[in-house]
Amino acid sequence: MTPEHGTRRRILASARDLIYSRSYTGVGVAEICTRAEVKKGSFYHFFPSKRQLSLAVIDDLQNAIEDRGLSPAFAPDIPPLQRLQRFIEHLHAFQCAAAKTHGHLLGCPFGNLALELATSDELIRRKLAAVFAAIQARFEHVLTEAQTAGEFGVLDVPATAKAMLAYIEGVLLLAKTANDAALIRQLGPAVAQIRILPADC
Amino acid sequence: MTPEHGTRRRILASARDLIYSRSYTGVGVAEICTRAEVKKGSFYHFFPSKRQLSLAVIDDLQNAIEDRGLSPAFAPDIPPLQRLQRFIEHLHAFQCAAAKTHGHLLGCPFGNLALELATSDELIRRKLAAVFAAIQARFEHVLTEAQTAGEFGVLDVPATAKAMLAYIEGVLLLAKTANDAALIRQLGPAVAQIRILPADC
DNA sequence: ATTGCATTTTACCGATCGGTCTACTATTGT
DNA sequence: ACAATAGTAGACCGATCGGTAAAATGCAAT
Repeated sequence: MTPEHGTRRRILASARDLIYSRSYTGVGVAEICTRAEVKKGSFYHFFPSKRQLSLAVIDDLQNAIEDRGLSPAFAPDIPPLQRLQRFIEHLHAFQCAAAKTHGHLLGCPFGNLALELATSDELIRRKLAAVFAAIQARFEHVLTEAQTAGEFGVLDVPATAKAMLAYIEGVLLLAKTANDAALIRQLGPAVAQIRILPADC
Repeated sequence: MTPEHGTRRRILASARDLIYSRSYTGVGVAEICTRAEVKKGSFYHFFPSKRQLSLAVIDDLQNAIEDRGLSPAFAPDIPPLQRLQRFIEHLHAFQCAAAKTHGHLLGCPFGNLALELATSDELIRRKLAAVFAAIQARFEHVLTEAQTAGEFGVLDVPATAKAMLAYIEGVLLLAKTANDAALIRQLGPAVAQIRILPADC
């Protein structure tokens, strides 16, 4: 088929790691190529621009996190509310691992890119908003399941899911700023207490 | 004394606005000078480097927000828990105003810088951590006051304050990503429900 | 063998990056 | 009046930025 010797994949992986561990503007195409062991000409054979690459990186990250992060954590083998706690535990473990290899806590890759680029690049902003919407949907699913199990009364499920996501993003932000993963364990579990009632109260 | 015609102030204000509305790496010294109506030579007369400028910008922002944001919102003219709601309202109003003038929601300037630079610049990271600690102290004050008024039982006050700050940072992150200030009004008020109990339960 | 295409290599582009240097102009204290 | 000093102006630096052009190479089908 396509004889491509994994070059595209290597570029993508290199960009993913570098941008995640630093920032979008803080990483240059040259450095991405060096780490991927690829010449700049090859880079621009597979990606028309650094910006397009970043869009591909976001897709790649979303798939990876969806498959290796969200799906295992939210698997229906335990009651819905316990899945939230498992998610926090996974988050903590992942951030610890990243901190050990990179020397710094890296936080949420989408949150990082969002705060850096949301005002500069409308397309990236929208793409990141879509990623957040997808994660929010996971929380919504857990909430509705818990609700049908009689877990709590009236609830604005989408709003509560959004609030939970916000809380977790905020915890990751503070943890990254403090470079301290313990914050995730300390603050994370409280996510399950968050509730937003319907507006017509 | 110093004849300085407000040059330093103009540089600081220009940098504050530009960096806040875009990012640190996304703004160049040349652009900062242009907006401040200052030549590059003058810039480097007042600031030894772009990095040092950014530290001064953080100080400047902290003072401004402390005086014109936090102090009014947390003033003791109303019961402690109502101050939280007033703070959310102020936040919403401020973000709306910034969104109207800049075309985009800008979020929290400290959160923006933190996620962009925390892994690249240890000094800036620590400074931002200190800013967050100062804001956390405001929440702690409100919480202890509410507690002495018999508002709630046992509570890990510092942890709860940190969790509240995390939640607000997360809400601002999502609001910026969605470019929608309504999120602040929708999710913000739930900050008052957050509680973290002492570890020895 | 030869064509055709995908991939790779290398050299290069103009623009911008943060930062420096020197000369000039005010202003202030004596 | 004069020297010292603070501030301004603007040319200039090497490095790096994202991106381009054109050869050279590998590989597959005819």
